Amino acid sequence: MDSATQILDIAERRMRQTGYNAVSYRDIAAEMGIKSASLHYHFPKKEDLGTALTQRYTDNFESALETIVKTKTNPKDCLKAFVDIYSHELKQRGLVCLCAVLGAETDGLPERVSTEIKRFYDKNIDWLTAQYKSLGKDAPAAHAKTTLSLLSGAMIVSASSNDNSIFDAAIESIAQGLG
Amino acid sequence: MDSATQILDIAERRMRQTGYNAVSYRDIAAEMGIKSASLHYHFPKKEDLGTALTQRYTDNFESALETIVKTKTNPKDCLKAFVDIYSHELKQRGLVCLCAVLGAETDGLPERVSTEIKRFYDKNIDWLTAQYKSLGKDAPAAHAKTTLSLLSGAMIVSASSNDNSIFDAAIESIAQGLG
DNA sequence: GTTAATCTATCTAGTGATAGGTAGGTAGCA
DNA sequence: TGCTACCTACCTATCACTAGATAGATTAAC
Repeated sequence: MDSATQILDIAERRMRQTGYNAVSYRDIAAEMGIKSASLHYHFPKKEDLGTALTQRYTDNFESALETIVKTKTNPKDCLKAFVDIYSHELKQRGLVCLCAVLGAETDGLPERVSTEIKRFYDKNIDWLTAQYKSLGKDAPAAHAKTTLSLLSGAMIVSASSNDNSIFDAAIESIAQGLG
Repeated sequence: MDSATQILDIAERRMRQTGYNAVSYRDIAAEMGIKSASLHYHFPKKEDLGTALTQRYTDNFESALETIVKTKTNPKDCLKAFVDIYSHELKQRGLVCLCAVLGAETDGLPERVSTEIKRFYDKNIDWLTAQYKSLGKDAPAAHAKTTLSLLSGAMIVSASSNDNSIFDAAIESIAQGLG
């Protein structure tokens, strides 16, 4: 596999577990079996790595949302598929959303990174708002913001409590809102 | 003011902005106008500081919850007062819940600290469950978990997007659930 | 087709800054 | 006198980051 991709994969997994500042070039390099200096060839500064990472994450998420819209026939199924993405990440991979983790430490992040995180939130809220609008909900934007907040918070609380029943309660609540 | 208290106050504010790992003894000491070595007199290891901090935070929260129960006459007012605590912290002080921030980086934290964070969540959920039960809600525990997740997530998303409308949507959603 | 030049991805070896943490001393106070 | 709360001075480890070298692959020139 491409080294840059491998670096991003490892950095992503680690940052989603421990946050931005706890991840070092040395740790990533050690896991890859190369020297930390070599990482700087691919990502000169840590800020470059962080930016590339959040950019890739948001881009991947965006295309996943496009796929949902293409393959599902109604907004309810779209929203379910949206929730399933977060659900799969937490339950199958044991990982919290990258932007939820980094969002918690925003003030300690390079500006380019925090800007990307905002972009991620915006994309999510826009997409969700469109779905809730199609569903005929009053205040679709408020519903969108609530759904995003709930999922983000549930992942964090659930993961740090090591208790999936918290996340399950959240997705059940979202499902009921669609009822 | 007592030095230990002052250290905790500064550490708390900073950690709630940037997370655990971005806060250093040097920064705290500089803000206090003393030397970083002096901090080790009060909190020998950073882990001790983190533990004391999360312990104090949870203890303070717990007594606030006790005060609510004593002063409010019905569960609905209790829940509103609960939400008001989070709301005040975010809107008046611009601060996210300490345990929401640290919860996001759990795997990179000393075990004693992450244990305290779980205790915070447990206390919150227990208290909320009791309120929802008094309200006569079905599945009060699920409601409690959802409320906590929603508030935690909304603070993070709202603060990192610098957009209070996200938090407002969350508290409106909770209020409607009480309707 | 061989040679020369260039590019890629890594290495070794090091920088200065900063991290958490320690040892031992001291001024002021009970 | 002993304790509290700080100090100076220092340590070791680690941080992000850089310079310069090199092996191997690719490309261009003849």
